[in-house]
Amino acid sequence: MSSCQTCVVRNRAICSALSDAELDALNRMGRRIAIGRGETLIWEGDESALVANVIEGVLKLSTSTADGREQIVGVVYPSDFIGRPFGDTTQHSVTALSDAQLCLFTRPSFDSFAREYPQLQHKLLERTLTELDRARGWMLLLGRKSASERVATFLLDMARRLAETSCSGADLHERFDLPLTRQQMADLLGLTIETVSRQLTRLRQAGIIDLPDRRAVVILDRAAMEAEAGNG
Amino acid sequence: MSSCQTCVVRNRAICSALSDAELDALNRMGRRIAIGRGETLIWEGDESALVANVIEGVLKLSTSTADGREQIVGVVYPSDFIGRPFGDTTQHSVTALSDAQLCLFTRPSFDSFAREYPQLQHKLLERTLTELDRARGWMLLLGRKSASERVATFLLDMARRLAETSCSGADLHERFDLPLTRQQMADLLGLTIETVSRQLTRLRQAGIIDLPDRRAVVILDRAAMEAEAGNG
DNA sequence: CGAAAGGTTGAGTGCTGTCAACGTCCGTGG
DNA sequence: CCACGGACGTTGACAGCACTCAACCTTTCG
Repeated sequence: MSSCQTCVVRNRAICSALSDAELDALNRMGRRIAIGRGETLIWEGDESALVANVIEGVLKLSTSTADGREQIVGVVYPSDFIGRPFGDTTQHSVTALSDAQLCLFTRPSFDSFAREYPQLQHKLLERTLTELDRARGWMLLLGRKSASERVATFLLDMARRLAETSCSGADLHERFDLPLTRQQMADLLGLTIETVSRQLTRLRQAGIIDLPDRRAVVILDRAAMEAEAGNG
Repeated sequence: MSSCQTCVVRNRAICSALSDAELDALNRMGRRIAIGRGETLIWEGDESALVANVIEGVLKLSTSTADGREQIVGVVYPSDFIGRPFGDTTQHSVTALSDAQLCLFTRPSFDSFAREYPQLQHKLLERTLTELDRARGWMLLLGRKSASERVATFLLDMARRLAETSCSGADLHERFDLPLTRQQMADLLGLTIETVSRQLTRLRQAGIIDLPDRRAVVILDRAAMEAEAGNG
């Protein structure tokens, strides 16, 4: 069994609220699993049975209309928490965008453990409040921004979040690899794949970004990107 | 000083986690205030200084782009909690849509009180998780639904939430008064005022709803509304 | 090599936004 | 009481941005 002591997200995930001894107790309830790119761990509308910490990889949270239109409602990175504690249904699916490692718990056991450790609930509350702020910020993008603003905002957001997750500190990461396909970007931005592609091409032709390959992005002119994003 | 014992939201707000004695302690830190329709209590981007429970009235949470496009990111009702505890800035404005009564706390005092009462934090966590689910559900509407689906979804959602808030129990409330103007509906749905107006007119002409006056809505054909909303 | 998945580009359409005029409601003050 | 003004709402004409449909290109992998 892997030890929480050596876990790479030990000090960033909600586990950071716990002492080593408390963590041992939590560890006994959970297990570490690997899931492959494209695998879905939790399905929209299902009874909430699982929660987890992300150790490695990137996952999407998504919902769909009855006729199959999809919206990605969140993207989670290492140290993020997934699943719906303290509730009986999960409102969105959770699917791996890359191969991923999770620290998995059954919801009932997590719920009862959390009730006994207020510091753990406090960490979870802080995280949930931050996620709520993020979701509401995204509502502004979906409701009010143009396609070009959406794509630019997305690229800046992705650059920032990948920089936070990686260990290279304050590096602004002007180059990074997208963890999403064009279709997934479209599903996140409330656009079609063609519109995303056209906006990326436009930014490239304007000399604002470079696209060395289908996954890589280089931000050449950050000021112009900020302007495209409509901040300022 | 008004007593929490007789507060109309005593058993529905996060206060329900507290005993009468604990509530007295909380009560000593807070104060009850009235704010008028249109008044803004908290401004987007400001330092988070206040939190509150809604006792009476309806308020909106909103954000704007630099050039003034607005998106309403939440609508809160009696017993809901507003403000951003455990964080230094508020990401959205809070404005009264009707005259309202609030139970107000300064954030530092609320934060430190909450840290001492895990049951209170637990209630707040449950509420925040529910709000996050709701916000993510709204992202599907903003990103993927047509104008007619948005308006129909909104009307059904409003009917349901007003029924929950009012005391008439399981009554489906086929008639209700909108707490929002057409402009506010547009800002919530990511549409323009003209599109909202046209969709309402269309629903009325189709015999699905009636609009007795500018604030009232009567749902005449709930099945047709569900179909319009794209849930089926 | 061939097939499938992912991505780009082009042509045309349509939904929703923009601009504008007009209608309705309501409070205020003469 | 009535006239007036302003906020709110509706309707129409038109335009444009993003979607749809389609062809084609690139990369990957068996």
